[in-house]
Amino acid sequence: MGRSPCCDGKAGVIVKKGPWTPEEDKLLVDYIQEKGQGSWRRLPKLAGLNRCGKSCRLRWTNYLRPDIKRGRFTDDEEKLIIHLHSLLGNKWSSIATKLPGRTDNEIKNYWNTHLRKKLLGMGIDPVTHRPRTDLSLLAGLPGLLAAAGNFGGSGEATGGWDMSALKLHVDAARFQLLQGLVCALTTAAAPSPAPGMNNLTALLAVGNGGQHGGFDQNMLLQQCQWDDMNDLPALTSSAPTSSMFDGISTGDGLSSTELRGHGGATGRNLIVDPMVAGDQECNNNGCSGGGVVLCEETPASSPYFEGLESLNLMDGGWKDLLE
DNA sequence: AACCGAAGCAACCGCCCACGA
DNA sequence: ATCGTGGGCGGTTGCTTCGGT
Repeated sequence: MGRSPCCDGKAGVIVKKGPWTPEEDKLLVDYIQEKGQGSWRRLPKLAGLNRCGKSCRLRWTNYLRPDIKRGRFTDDEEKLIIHLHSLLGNKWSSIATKLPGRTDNEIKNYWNTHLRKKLLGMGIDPVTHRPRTDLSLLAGLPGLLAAAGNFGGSGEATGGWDMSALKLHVDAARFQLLQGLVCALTTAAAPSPAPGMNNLTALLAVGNGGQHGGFDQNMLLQQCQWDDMNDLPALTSSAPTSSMFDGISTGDGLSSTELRGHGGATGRNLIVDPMVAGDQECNNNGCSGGGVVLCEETPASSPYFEGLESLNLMDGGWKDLLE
C-alpha cells in the first residue's frame, strides 16, 4: 500500500524546493518557538511557508534546532561513531542518539565522506568492520610480509623501497596501507613503538618463534588486543602507521579460531589469506566467515592465492606494480 | 586568473512503520 | 482487519566550496 507524497502539494500549488533562505528559517524558527512542533503537515501553512511539511521537519531537525552542535567531530565522537556503526550498521538515528547535538544526517554524511575512506585506508571493510578481502588492496601483502623476514633493526628493512615513486603508481588506499607497513617495518626496533607496533612485533615474533613450526595463537591474541580502539592511529597524521595490523587483529569479532596458524617451519613469508578462514574455522563458532588466516607458506588451494598468481603479484611481485 | 575535478554537505526522495479511525 | 495519515529513516542527488594545475 503506497501513500501519496507529502510534498506534492495541493493541485496547482507548487511548493518551493532547494536551499532555505534566512527569511524562511526565521519563519520556521519563530513559529516553532511560539507554537511548538505539532503537525508537520499543517505547519507550513500555519507558519506562512511555501514548503512541504517534510522539508520543514528536516530543516528544523538537521539545522535549526537550538541544541545542534556544529563544527568538526572530535576524536572521541569519531571513535564512538565507528564503534557504534560496527554494532548497529547504518542505523544513523540510533547512532545519533548516543552523540548529543549531532543529527543522523550529519553523522551519515561524515561517515560517507570521512570515516568510510579512513577505514578503507586502514584496510578495514567499512561495512563488516573486518579486514578488507579485495585483491586489489591485499595484493601487495605477501611480498611485504615476506620482506618482514629482513627485519632486524638494520635500517635497511625497507629494502630500498622508494615510497615517493610508489605513491605515483598505486591507488591512495593501497599506498596508505603500504606506507603503514613500511613504517612498521622500519620503526619496529624503536624503544617506544608507535601505535599498532605491538601488533606487528607480535606477528613477527609469533611467526619467527617457529620452534613448533606454527603460530602461538594465545600470544598473538594477547598482544593484538585492539583495546576498544584507544590505540587507533589517525590516518591524517603525518606519521604513517601500521594500522593494517590493528585492523587484522581487532577484537571486533575475531576469535582465536579465526586467527589460525598454518604449516611451515621457517617463520618467514608471512601471508594474510582472507579466503581460507571463513568456511573452515569460522563455522565452528557460528561466525559468518570472512576471517583471516595467518599463514607461513602459501596454501596450495586458496582462491586468493590463485588470484594473486594470476596477477603475478606473489613472492614479492608487488614491486611489479611499479612501471 | 581561470579552469577543472574532487570533496563536502544540505536537502530531497521514496519506502517503511506506527497508530488511529 | 483494513485503510489512510503522519512521521521517521536510509539512500541519493546536486549545489557549493576547495585545492591543484
